Amino acid sequence: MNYKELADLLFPDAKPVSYYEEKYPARNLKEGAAVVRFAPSPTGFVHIGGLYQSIINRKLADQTGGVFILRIEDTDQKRQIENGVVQIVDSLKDFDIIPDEGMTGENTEKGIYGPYKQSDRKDIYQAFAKYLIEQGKAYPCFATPEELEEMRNKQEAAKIRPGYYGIWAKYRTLSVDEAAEKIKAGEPWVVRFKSMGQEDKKIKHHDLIKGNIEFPENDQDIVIIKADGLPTYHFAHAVDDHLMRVTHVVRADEWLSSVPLHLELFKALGFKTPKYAHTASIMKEDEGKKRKISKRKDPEAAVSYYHEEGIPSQAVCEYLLNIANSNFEGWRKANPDKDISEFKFELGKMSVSGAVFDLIKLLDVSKNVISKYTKERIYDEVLTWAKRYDTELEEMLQDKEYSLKVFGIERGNAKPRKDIAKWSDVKESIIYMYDNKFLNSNTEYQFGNINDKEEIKKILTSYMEKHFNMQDDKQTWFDKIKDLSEEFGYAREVKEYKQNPENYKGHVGDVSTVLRVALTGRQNTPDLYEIMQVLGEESIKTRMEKAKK
RNA sequence: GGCCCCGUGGUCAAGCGGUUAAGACAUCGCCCUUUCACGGCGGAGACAUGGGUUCGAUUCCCGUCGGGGUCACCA
Repeated sequence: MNYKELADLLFPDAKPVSYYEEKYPARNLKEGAAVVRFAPSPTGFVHIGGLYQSIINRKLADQTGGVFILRIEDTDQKRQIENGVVQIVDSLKDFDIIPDEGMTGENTEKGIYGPYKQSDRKDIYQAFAKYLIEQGKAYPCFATPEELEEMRNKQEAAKIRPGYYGIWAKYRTLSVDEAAEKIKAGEPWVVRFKSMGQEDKKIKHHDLIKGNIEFPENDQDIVIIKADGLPTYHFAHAVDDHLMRVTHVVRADEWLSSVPLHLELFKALGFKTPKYAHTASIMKEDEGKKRKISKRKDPEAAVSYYHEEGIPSQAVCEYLLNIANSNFEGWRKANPDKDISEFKFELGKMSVSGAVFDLIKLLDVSKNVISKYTKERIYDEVLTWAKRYDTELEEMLQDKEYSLKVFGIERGNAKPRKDIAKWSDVKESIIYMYDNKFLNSNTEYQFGNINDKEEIKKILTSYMEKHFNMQDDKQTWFDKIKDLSEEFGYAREVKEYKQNPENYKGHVGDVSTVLRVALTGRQNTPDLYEIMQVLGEESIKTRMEKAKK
């Protein structure tokens, strides 16, 4: 028996690889176009690192006129979850990332290089495994888990490098006839790659992010087809990225150490190797040490977290883009109104080591992003968020016309307010503007410097009877507050007061504070004049009465 | 432990043999201001460490220390 016959015995139905080579022809793209992919396993939510990869991939494809593929790596059936693919598609969509090709739903896809879900590509992998076996570059292995376990124990005890290689690769040297016998006898098998590498030889690799790296060659006879007939990651990576005509593999740097293996696999299969870009992981500070941000320990590792908190996806993307290319910040400052898509991203500018995720900084980015939104956009976004996460807020926003006025306070001008960093902050910052909330609450008035109850009552009464007029413009309005201040022995100007504090009980700021607290229950608010314009005469009068009680 | 990568203020980071070692966030102070949020100005704060190489090292080389990644029929 020869290799060819052995291969036929193992995979009798597999098509020749030429069939697939023809089915998935080279792409007709312009020179320099990057074909990239994001290839998560559907094990649950999208990780912040996955989003990071996706943003980079999306930009690379956009900038070069290339293609961004979403492929699902579901070859480990033990880790599947319900609707895993939909969750990934939807999460990316939340951040405005739409792949050009690949999965679009749990079982739907677009593109002609599919299937894009690995579990649907079993035949393809087997065809290529068969091809390797035929050439003697792969072989069936009959090692049981117990055997492997024993081997590992021996290696550990002897303090030598663990793994299935060299003299430890027991079934590598099995004759074709012996192997065929075992197969016919029904013994379970996997397919292993027959590595020709030597551990004491070096291999050079140029990574688009990490630069030049030297590794020992791979000499492990890794499993390429598992007992269940599905491929391992390594084999699927080689076959898929070749057949999908991927040009640039952008993936997390935890894969860096398997580059020698991948290179050898591509070579054995006769594939052209793609360019690799290994991105540094996003880290988390934990008790003074850095570690990879983790799904299990860190809620902020899931992109859904940002959605729940109400941090606009644009802010998350800008923050991540800044981690990717730190010159983004400067670009944003110089081009405050441009779309992210105009920023020129460069792989070569990525940091080689992992950045600690900084939520405070993200919030700062977010604050700036939000400050540029129109009141209409803020209203829409807050409402959408509230519908999902805060019914009380949703209810408050029912009066759209009024809410727009609230969001319009100090907004839409040259120096918009920057006091909202996330939608979950909104309720607290505007709740007092709503009569049904404010008037029905037990407001604890803290009037600040002026705290004599009688004095406060007199000030409020005088203001409402003698000065208040809804029609006043801002200047007139404020002049009247100055008049009011003078009337009660407070300085018209803060400066006057500071020069001669003994002449006054306080200054116009103290009086303003009394009005502010009476109307809003707070000492700190946006511009009082604008607030009063929004509240309207009716509400102002009611609030004043409430405050006097 | 083997292999690989990395080490500039609290965090993200410019820097590519000669710099007063940028900038952003955070922090502190002052100014602006009727409060707040902004905005402006300023302060404090860094080249892990020891050896080389060099007229000169944050920058190049080696060691040490520290951090990270990886060593599955998981991806």
